[in-house]
Amino acid sequence: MTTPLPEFDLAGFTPYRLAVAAEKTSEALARQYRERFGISIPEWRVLVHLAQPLDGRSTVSVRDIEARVAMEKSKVSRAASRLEAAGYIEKAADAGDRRLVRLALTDKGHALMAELLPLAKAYQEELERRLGDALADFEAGLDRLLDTLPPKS
Amino acid sequence: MTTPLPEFDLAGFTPYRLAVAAEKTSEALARQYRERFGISIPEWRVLVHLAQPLDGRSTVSVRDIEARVAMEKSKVSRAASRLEAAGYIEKAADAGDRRLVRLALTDKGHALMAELLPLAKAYQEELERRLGDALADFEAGLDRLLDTLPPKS
DNA sequence: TCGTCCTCGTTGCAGGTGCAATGAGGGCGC
DNA sequence: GCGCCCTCATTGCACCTGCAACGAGGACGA
Repeated sequence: MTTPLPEFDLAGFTPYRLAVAAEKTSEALARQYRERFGISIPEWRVLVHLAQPLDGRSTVSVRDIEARVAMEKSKVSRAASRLEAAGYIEKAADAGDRRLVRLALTDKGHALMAELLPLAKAYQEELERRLGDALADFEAGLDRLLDTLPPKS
Repeated sequence: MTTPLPEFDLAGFTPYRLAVAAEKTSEALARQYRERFGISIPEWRVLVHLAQPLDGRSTVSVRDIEARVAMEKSKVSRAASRLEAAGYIEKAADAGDRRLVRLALTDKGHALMAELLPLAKAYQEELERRLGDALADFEAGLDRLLDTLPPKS
């Protein structure tokens, strides 16, 4: 009645393992900034990019972020709207190209990041400690997976 | 005006890297079974567990799956409902404990898995090929991250 | 200047998600 | 048998998400 059906162990399936590891490692930090500041992961990603002293200019458009972060533009757009509503960032039409919306941290957003970034750095260090001597090879493997796949249109 | 603000590179942040890698590796496979069979990732996970010749018994409850897969029970429940509607699985009250819902593959579901599992195995092999000699260390690192964090209530 | 085509960002929609609440049922002491 | 408390699974709700469609604006040639 029941034909064989090949054996398959989900716990050994790399995409699944990555998904679980990503969820677990993200959640630990995400919970902190969710509970303390009401910030979600998409919002966090946007904030990080606004906190960086980008190449030349000091503001960033939605498209800039979309390109650098693995997020759809609608996701970026909505995260930005929430951040604006919360007073962490400001939107402004670009003077040169009025299709662009330039995003910038407000003072409040700046203060927020002054708190969040150290938390994130500390967490990264904790993860590295946890990986111990497997760190280098692990990150190298992650690089291979990330390099091969992101054709990035 | 603008206070320092520590430097932070999202691209080097492990939780972020994991999230992107997980998304990319999952999507490649997920697209296949989504387009060809209309199956989503949560549904796929449920199916995999039903395809396994579980310890003793041949059927599984929602709770069994919830424990083995990193998914909430509501997510499992809804995935199961969709699979039932699609005719891939059947639900039945457990004779002994009537609170339990026993899930089992239908013939159609069985046939589906006979197609899906080889695809997944081939994909896993492709990933392993891609990782090359970094494979063992990579998986070891993943193990460390997975071991340390899942307190699993 | 006008038309055409492209890009940027937002939004409508249908559907998925987490969380808390719910209801059905079981276990156990009295 | 009856309460009480626990477990299983489902569901209501508010929210988030991807995708496609949209409007506004820019680039460029005729």
